[in-house]
Amino acid sequence: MAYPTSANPLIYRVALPVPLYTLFDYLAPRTSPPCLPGCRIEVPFRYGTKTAFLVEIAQHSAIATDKLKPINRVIDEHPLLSAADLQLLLWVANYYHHPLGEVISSAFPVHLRQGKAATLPDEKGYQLTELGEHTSSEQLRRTPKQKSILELFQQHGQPLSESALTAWNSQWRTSVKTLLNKQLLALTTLKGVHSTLPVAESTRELPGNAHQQAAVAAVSQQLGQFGAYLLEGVTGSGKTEVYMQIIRSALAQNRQVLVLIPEISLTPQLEQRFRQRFSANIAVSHSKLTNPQRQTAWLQMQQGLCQIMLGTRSALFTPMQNLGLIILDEEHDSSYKQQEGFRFSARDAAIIRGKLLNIPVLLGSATPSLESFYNAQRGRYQWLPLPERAGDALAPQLQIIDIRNKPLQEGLSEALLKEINNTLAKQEQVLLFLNRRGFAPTLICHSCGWVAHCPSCDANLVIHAQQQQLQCHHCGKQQRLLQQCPACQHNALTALGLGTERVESLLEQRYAGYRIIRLDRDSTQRKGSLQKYLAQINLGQADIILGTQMLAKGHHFANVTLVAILDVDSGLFSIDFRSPEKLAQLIVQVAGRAGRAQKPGRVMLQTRHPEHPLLTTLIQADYHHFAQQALTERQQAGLPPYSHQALFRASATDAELATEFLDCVAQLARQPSNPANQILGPTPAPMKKRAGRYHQQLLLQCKHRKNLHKLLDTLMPAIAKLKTSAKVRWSLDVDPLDLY
DNA sequence: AGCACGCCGACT
DNA sequence: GTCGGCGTGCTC
Repeated sequence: MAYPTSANPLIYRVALPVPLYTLFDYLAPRTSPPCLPGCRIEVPFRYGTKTAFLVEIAQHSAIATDKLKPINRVIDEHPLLSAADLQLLLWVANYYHHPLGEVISSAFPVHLRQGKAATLPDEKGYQLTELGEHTSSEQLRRTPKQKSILELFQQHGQPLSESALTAWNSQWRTSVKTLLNKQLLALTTLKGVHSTLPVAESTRELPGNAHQQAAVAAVSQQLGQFGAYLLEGVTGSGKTEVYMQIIRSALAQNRQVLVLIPEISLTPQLEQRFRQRFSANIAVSHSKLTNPQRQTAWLQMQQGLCQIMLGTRSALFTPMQNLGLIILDEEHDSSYKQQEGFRFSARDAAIIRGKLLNIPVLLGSATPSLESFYNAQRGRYQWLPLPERAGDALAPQLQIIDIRNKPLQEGLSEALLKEINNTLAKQEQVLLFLNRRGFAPTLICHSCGWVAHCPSCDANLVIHAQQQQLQCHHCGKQQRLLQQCPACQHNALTALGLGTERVESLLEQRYAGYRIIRLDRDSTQRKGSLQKYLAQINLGQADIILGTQMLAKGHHFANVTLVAILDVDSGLFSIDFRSPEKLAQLIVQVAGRAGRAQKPGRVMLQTRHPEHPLLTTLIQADYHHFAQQALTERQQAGLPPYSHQALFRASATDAELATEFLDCVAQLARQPSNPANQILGPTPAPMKKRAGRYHQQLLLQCKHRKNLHKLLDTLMPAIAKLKTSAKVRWSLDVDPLDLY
């Protein structure tokens, strides 16, 4: 068979896993037909070799031909990424201004990044050769563009014409700019789908209410097209049931389903429910899996051997044969945002994936983020409310305990202690929430005022009484708990403030004979201990449960009828503009842990600010009203979602260097004729010194997203050229969640 | 990011 | 004389 033999060989334009924004051109082998974008290729790079990702095929290169190196070898005969998979990665790389090679690389399991063969383990009975043969014919049928280029070569034995190549490439790689400007920022012009909802016949299995039926029907009937949906379901309203019925519809159409959840601790329960309900093959993907396990799940979805993937954030980029539906549960959860390196939002990228594939994306939460709430109001997302609890369950009652001038025993008021007594007397469980682990946050000398402070951070050391240690919660430093003040030598060291350990010790004295379980990072360090405690609680082998943040997520405790949040005030007055939103979500989520049909839960909030509008709105109305009110405040302040932000962070061991670098960035940012962008800073980070490094930040804010990205487009290459950029650690965070 | 090259201080 | 410090620059 004749393949191109002309003097001008084809160019492979590849992305390499290096922090560089350029693609690299290589000479394609003359002897074989070109492989396809999405294939892995091994290339010589500088003094070694690297696994590269083919992004584009070209006839000409801007680099002189004698400087181009030929590739070493093609790794994948058939691409592991489809055109749509690749487009998604191109989009996120561009939107988050992160180097494409690193983004693509991060989408692959570790062994595949390193160029190993894409094989499933033998014991599963999947052989490479079988798969190869299977996919080669399959793939040609599935993706017409792949077929057309192969045919071209086979039929003509000639190099492709310029126009044929251009047309072909554009199928695979819509110019990133075009994608951003036309297709995706056009999210702003997305038509909201406001339909009256006929009830689908597939809902007959529902014992559920009309809202559940409407939600199922709304999505199920639009399966073949893009739509973003916000399922706002109060706790216990049967969100999961809605998910499962929509999944069933997608499976019935032979489509794969991607279900994203915030945390792995939630997977066992959900996985079990899915396995009971569906005969489909289910792949699970999260960071606690071994590399081979994750690779297996990845390939099973990629090859269409599994129909459902249940995974965390990073599962979003798993390539799929035939994805037909994305569900993202607890969409408000901040763990959907990757907080280091490639800082993407799996929630926002999921919407893009749905748009690229023309499939529905369903976001669910009892406490939607203000961003999603706003998008629903604007009609960009279709709002699907589930206002009723399933069955005849009653909503938990919120109640404030005013603790001004009230005596407290290790943070517990008389009123609360009385409620605890009553609840225990009824043989029901109590859940206490305090978002501070350790015994006490401060060790102070009663004699001279000395405070135990971390030498590497702007933070006090936290007392951990059980381990007899002082710990820094920011850099991890640990030291033995002191008995004597190092400043004045007096034995007058005192624990100041409240942590879960301290409350636990009070409870142990006061409620001797009752079974108390403490759930925080310290008590659940050992593998499986969280699951063990959760099982004990549900078996009624605990009377009082005390814990931190980790109580707020997912677990439901049927026999808990009293929930108390010991200190809401710390969340009421924070410099972070998202703090009220986070506190409201926390209160509602914690409240949702309790109660069941016959035994509604009570939720008590200890505060010194009983008249705070956030609390009164939550108590007299609900989260929905709170969100409405909070959005109005955001609008008045010109804050997101009414403006868009990007945050540059920089740190260095020398405090001046970080500031100097950001000053240069600010100067670059001010020069272009774009007065719409606000440039705020550089300012010290809220915690200036962390782990021995000094942190500074520069905030860019703009009313229109387009202007912000236009600025970033010109800014990023310019920053790379700055001399100072090599001397600091710096990063860009597009749509930052906290300004830390 | 790596990795080599390059141009200045203390060592067998 | 040269071993090695890390500043600078490049990667198709």
